[in-house]
Amino acid sequence: MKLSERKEKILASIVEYYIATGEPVGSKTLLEHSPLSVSSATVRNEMAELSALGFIEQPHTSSGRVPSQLGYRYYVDNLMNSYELPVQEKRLIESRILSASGEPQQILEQAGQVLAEITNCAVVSTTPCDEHAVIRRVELVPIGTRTAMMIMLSSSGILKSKVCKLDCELSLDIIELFYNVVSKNFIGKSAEEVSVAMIQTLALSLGSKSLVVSPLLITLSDLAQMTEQTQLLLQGQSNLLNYTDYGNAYEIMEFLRRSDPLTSFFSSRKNADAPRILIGKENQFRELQDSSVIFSNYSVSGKESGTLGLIGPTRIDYARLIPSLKYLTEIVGSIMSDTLEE
Amino acid sequence: MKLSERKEKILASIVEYYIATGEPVGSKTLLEHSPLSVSSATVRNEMAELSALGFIEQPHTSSGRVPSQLGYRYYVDNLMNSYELPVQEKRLIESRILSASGEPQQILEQAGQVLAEITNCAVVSTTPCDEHAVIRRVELVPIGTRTAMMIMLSSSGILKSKVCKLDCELSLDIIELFYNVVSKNFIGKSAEEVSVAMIQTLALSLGSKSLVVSPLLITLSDLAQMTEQTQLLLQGQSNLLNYTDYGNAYEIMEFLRRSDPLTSFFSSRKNADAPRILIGKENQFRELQDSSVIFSNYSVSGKESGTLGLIGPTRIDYARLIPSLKYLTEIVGSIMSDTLEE
DNA sequence: GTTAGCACTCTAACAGATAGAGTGCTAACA
DNA sequence: TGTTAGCACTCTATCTGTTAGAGTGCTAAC
Repeated sequence: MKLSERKEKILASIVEYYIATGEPVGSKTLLEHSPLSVSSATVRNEMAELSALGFIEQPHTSSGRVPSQLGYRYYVDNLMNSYELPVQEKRLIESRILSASGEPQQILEQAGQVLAEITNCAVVSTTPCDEHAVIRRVELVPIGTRTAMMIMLSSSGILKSKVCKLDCELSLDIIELFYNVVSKNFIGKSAEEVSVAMIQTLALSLGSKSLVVSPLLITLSDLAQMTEQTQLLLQGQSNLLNYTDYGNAYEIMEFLRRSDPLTSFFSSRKNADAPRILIGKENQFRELQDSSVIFSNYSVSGKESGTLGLIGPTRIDYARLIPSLKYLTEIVGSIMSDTLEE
Repeated sequence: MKLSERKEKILASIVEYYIATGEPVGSKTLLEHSPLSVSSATVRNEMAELSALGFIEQPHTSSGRVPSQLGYRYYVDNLMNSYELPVQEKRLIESRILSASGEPQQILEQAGQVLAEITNCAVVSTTPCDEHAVIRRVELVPIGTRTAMMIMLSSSGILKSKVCKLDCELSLDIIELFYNVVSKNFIGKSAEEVSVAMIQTLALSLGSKSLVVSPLLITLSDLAQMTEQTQLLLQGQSNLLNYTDYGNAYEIMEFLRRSDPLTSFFSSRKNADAPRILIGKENQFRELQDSSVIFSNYSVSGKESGTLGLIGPTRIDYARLIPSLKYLTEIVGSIMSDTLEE
């Protein structure tokens, strides 16, 4: 549906005023803040029509208007003037992210912190998940006589480690045997290929040494699992407390903590180059019905890998946040790609 | 100061009732909940004296009494009956923590999550900091032709990694040279000994190869710094929102996020085997004046290494939380020690 | 030293009353 | 036909009493 130019102007004003102040807007207040060269009565008439069309709502009969979910949607799709980040700020952000250690997790952590600061929203992000990632290297570092730390590095740059306890002493030939088994059977394989069945048949084939090497192989398989699993990072939750009249902050924070639903939601929303915006009930989660979710995928070496997302009340500053999020996903992707480039 | 037996009984009842309900206690209500075989008038007289002594307070003239900071202190020091965790629950906790990867960070994360669940408080913890820790192993894993990931493992079990970018190709002899330099100059050294000056003189001594190896050495020094640095973990913040009438949750969460003050606070409070309790203004932080802080150190291989702490309103269930925290620090310490045992 | 009784105080909860912001409708106007 | 001024109306937030109830401190008797 296409609104008249004047209606669009009025709708945009209502949305922007309400985003800025959090107060419902009346016809008179609206005229004060965005001159329209018509009287308040005319504005009232237009507003009544916008109400009838479902773009704005009244919290109660004699109050000003507030954008409805539909109103925000129309605004975002048709009326919004994106506000680009100034170059100066972009530089600042870039340098902060580059100060991270270069590991994907750390890069995301830095990026998330920056995002939380500049957007005043809760930030969720997922670690890169590359279906084609393979095991690149496995290291076994003895710690005690019967304990060792195993470290796994995947081709997507993910580093995981786990301590492994053995039933007997870790001798040099065991270590050598292990490295042989690893380079023959695991290096270059994807995490999915490391199945329990595979570990078992492998253990059997080792005969008498099987007992000693088995714990190591199990740890290896655990690590493969961990490498493959997408992790959800959560930052800036306390920002949500800044908004009065914004649902039950506790409920939202608890929902975010139970990260599973969001992780699978993000994983299933690939193939979106531009930021995607879900306003209010447009998302499927009961706990987020009063929230807007903006998320965007970052790509590592040309492949979409993970997601950065913002969660806040429906009255967030879309015009500012969307470009910010877009910039952050671009920079995260490019820094991660840089690290991995051959 | 020693109170009469009856006063102690009354004070204990007030504290326990208020902790349980959050409501100020009057003389009559108190009698209903803990039979004392005296009349409410007598209780009132005793309460008046307790008020005069500063152990209890009245929010307003005609309301019930609430324990003062002094009252809580007396209760904790003299009246409290500790409630031990049932063995069953201890088992459950232990198994959950053992499911972690064995790395200190992960163990702490698991333990913190458990603590947050059973205490309904915010949980802070610091990663182990062992002044005598030395660099145990350094690994260099090539990722691209000009990038490599460096991994450092300390004798205290801390694992850190960082991506290193080089100006030229990473040849095999460079790698060999690097490993030689590392085993000769860094293995067995403490992080403090890895100074900028040391790196510089070392680089100079390498002559023409210096240019290539320098970036690696700088990364190495960065890693040493990271290994040495104590990190603060933060969990269960949203628990603080459960308490109505408990200061400004936002302010407290923001304070916790700016982790520096707490980190240095904990580091300076070593040498305390039992949990330490700071009630209300007993702690130095303006933001935590309405909170109680309970913290306890965990020991790895007999040496105090890090801290687990609880933060909640002054009316938390000391009798239950203190033993829980104590148990958690013991188990964290023993699991970490297990991992490192020679 | 303990207790019953009483006057007193303060709060939370409820009920009007009022000001103000905003609306929709109508009639007049360009 | 679109625009505007004017007006009656509505609803909320705020303030002001009022009241019930919980709790106190004090006094006098036991």
